Amino acid sequence: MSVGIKDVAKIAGVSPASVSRVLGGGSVSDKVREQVLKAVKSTGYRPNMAARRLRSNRTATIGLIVADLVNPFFTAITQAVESAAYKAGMRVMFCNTGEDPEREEMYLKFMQEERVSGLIVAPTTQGLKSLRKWSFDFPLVLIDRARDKEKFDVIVMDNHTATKELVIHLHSQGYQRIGGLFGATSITGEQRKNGYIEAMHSLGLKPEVKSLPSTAIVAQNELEAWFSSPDRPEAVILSNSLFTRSALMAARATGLRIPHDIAIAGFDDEPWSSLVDPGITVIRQPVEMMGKEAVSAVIQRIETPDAPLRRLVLSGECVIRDSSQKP
Amino acid sequence: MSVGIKDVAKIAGVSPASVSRVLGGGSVSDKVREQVLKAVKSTGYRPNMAARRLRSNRTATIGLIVADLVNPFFTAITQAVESAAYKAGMRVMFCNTGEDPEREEMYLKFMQEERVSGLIVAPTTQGLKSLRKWSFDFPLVLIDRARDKEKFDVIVMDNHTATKELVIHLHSQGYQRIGGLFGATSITGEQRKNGYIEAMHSLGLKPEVKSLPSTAIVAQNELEAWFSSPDRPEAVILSNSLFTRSALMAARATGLRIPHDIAIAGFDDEPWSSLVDPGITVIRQPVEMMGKEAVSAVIQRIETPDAPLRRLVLSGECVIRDSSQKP
DNA sequence: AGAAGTATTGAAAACGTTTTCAGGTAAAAT
DNA sequence: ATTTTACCTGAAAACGTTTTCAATACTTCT
Repeated sequence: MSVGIKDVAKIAGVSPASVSRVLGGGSVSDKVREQVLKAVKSTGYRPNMAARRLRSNRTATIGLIVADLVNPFFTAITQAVESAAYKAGMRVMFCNTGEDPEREEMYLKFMQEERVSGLIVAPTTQGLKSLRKWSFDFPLVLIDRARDKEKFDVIVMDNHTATKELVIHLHSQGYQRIGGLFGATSITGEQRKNGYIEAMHSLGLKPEVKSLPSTAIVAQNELEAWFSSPDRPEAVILSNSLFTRSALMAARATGLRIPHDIAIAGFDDEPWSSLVDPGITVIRQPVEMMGKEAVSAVIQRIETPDAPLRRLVLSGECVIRDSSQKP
Repeated sequence: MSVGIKDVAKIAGVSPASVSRVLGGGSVSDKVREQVLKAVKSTGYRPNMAARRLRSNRTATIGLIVADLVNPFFTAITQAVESAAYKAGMRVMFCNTGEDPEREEMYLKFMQEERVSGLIVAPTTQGLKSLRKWSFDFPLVLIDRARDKEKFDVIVMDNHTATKELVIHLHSQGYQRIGGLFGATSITGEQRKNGYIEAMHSLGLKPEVKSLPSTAIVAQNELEAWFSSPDRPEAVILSNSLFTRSALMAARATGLRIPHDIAIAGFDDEPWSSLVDPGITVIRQPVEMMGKEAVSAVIQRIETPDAPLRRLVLSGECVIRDSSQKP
């Protein structure tokens, strides 16, 4: 059988309570500490987390639920969260919903059962709605995806403004017929769509909007049809990197050259954004900072549960490359 | 306070034991089951996992430790493992070491403390060595990274053969001076290097090997130097997708056209492999299957601890694109 | 030297489940 | 009608820690 705190205590010649104090940071004499540490080392004792958590009711674990791990944006978020949590001496319980509300709900229950100390979530649109009905006995922080008014702490990018920037940039290049393709399933897609429409109106241009679920095949088909129609746009904004990829494929399939025949601008600066030819103009999101701030928000909320709600809105950076430069 | 099994029992008018049986799948009468389920629903009861695990000594949790989440290969592995575990009714405790042996060791301890039911690891080279010294009281499965002889179950791709395939393909295109850049920190890098050297020798060609840590800046600098040296190779094999990216950047920086001035072939079929121009010839790894099989190996080992060691070697698929076609 | 604190310690309770064990009831077999 | 069998149930122990509480040993103060 595996070695428990009692075995260590016996070897060290002290009580289990003293062993616990040495490991948990209570006050003990140097002599006892030394004996205990020696016994721990010699036995290779590892505390049983289940027992510790049960008794102390503290888990030192942060839950993280993201919507789509395959999206490099979320892998970056995950990395940043883990790294920040690690520094704060907390563990991360990670879950990926794959944009499936059913799995999302299951994982939310999981987190309750695990009694995590805090939870960071990038919810699906449906999940965001249903979150209002849940009650958690730990703090919850929304990351990336949140509406204007939430009853949780929130860390987001300013999607509205960022999209407007893209529109204005394209317009300044002389493009008039600017289309937009937005994710139908995420709140960020919606916000970007609204920013786009508002910017178009304020420039006196007519918006041309399409909304789609974020799947590669659907998007590429739709874009190919769009690109080969007689009234195709001169430029198009893609609300996520999957769509951007589909747009490149569609342009290739329909024989359109970028930016000569059609200009492209999207979201998320990925490794390949500058690798393809021409490089893609994108909004670069402050991912590392978002992850770091989310962890810090959770920890602050754990420490002071009654502090006023925080809403951190970070701005994106518009990285201009050749895909949006009028020849 | 949060509601416990006793509260549910009281409301349902039964004993805590019966509640446990209803939830855990013991034998109970329909009447009791109904009452309990009603009480569970009305109270919103969620079992305390810590207590359950402590008492039952079963965690229904699989640990997963990968070396580098940013590498899309590992995000795909992670997804596959999670999805398979989910179907088997198990949770996944995920950790990312970022190729840091120190963190890796911490996470291994961590898994012991969590008393996971089984563990899947893609170890660093150093970690792979030190694993021999550990003793775990749960099964451990190595994924992607393992030597020929291991005392654990193993799921890997045949890196040796796959690399030979690449060499032979390049040679068949008429390339003679074929170089290779391999990751210095992972066992897969080493295996691919050996496959490359062996293939070169058997073709009567002289290997030109470089080994580097997998960091973008270092790799790009080295490659630029290589590409602009008088004795630069006609073709080059890159042992991971980060190197492949660096090679594209280096080719661009030094003004070399692909494949006219230099041919390129690498590992891992990523979204952008076919998006760049020309498309990149790669070995596509059977990631989904690797993840699925790893979970299945863990579960089998849990069920029959004394079964003989399993070593599953999957073959990669050589996807030929224009980057390796002699003009 | 005695009193009054201040660390340090061990015994035992507690955390919320599951599991064992023995008892009870109802159906089936004699 | 009695025994056997099968099934269901509740009381209580157990899981491995932390924490409370009271007791002991050591300082410091008067």
